[in-house]
Amino acid sequence: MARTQGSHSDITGPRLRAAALALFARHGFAAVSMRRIAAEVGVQAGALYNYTPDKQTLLFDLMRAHMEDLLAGWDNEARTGTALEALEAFTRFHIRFNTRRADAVFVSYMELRNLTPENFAVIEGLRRDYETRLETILRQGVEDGSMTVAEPRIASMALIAMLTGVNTWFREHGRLSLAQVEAVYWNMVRKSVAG
Amino acid sequence: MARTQGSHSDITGPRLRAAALALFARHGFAAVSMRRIAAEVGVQAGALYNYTPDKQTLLFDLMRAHMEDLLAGWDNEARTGTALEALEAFTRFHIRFNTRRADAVFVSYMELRNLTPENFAVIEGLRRDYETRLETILRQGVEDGSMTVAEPRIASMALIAMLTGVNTWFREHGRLSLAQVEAVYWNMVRKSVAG
DNA sequence: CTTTGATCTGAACGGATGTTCAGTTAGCGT
DNA sequence: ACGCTAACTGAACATCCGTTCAGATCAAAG
Repeated sequence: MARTQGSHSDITGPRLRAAALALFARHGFAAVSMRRIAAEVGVQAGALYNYTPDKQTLLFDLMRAHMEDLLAGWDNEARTGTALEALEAFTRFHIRFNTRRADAVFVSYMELRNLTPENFAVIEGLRRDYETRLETILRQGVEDGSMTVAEPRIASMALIAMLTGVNTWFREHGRLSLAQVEAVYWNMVRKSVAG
Repeated sequence: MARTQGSHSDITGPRLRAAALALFARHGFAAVSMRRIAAEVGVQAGALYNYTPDKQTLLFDLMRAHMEDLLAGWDNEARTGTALEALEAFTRFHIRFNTRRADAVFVSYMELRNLTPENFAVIEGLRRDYETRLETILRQGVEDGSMTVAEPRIASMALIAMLTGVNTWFREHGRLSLAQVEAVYWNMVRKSVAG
């Protein structure tokens, strides 16, 4: 039998988030019940409410944590060199970061419509922040003459959509290694903003 | 009061599909009940079962119809000229077709995980067919020397992801007309496969 | 005007939903 | 050794779910 009552557990919280993320990604937020998450954790449904006030907040916290990780991850990357070098770094970072957190990426995109308006606004804002990071690189490239981009904001969204698309087909130990995938996409990105 | 019983209605079927598509797109398949769809149509829930055997089939039929429309739409486009011209035609067709059916595009991508395995296989097959249309163009471009594409299949998925991304931000009567959006994306697509 | 049959209603089915809470338990600090 | 309390159970709450079906209704056919 799973975990008996009374036993302390500092790991139930992380296990809850991990189980919820995996189940939300696989079946969707609305299709996963608190009881099912609890079963995955090895606990009764009521116990989950020691770790989250409600299901909506559980989803929101997962999405916010992911978006903040994403922003912090990029901001912590070494930032040196030309705009073109920054674009390459962004491309490779995005692919590497997102393929390693496929569930969180999936949930953060698919479940936006299940957020309350206030929670949606927060996640939307974080997403815009991330897009702006790329947009800034493109504008610098245009300014120094190394790139030709008619609509930097739109190009940012277009490139991010292209790069995130890797998640729909990439499988570790597939035909192409992550490094090879990065190279293929960087080639396309580089050329798409060329003069 | 809405529609009374006994009244014939050859339009309930189309209205059901329209309401289901809009509600699935806005709230997600699992979050929308048959009763809610019925209310939108102006009918009791039980009446819907004159038009679909169950909720799953309703979703599947919507997705299959969309994918078949997409394939038929492209196959009916005039097919003449060079590989580069075909790529431009594909780019413009994809943007125009998808922005005009945002709900269907959204549902057909987001709700894949709510399909039974057999239904999923059908939709997945149609999606692969569409990707292959683009892949074929890229391979022809490589062959005749007008394009440089290291991985045509991956490039197809990358470009389709980029183009479909238009739907996340495009609004009719926004700053850019559809023709302008097509031009921006065609420029990026063209350069990304250049030599 | 009558009959027919497609169309829809309204109620019912068993079961699942998110959330609350009084009560039970087990490990920590003393 | 023992009490304290965080952690968990198990049951309960009202409500909703997809689906079925007997019966009511009404447009159209004869």
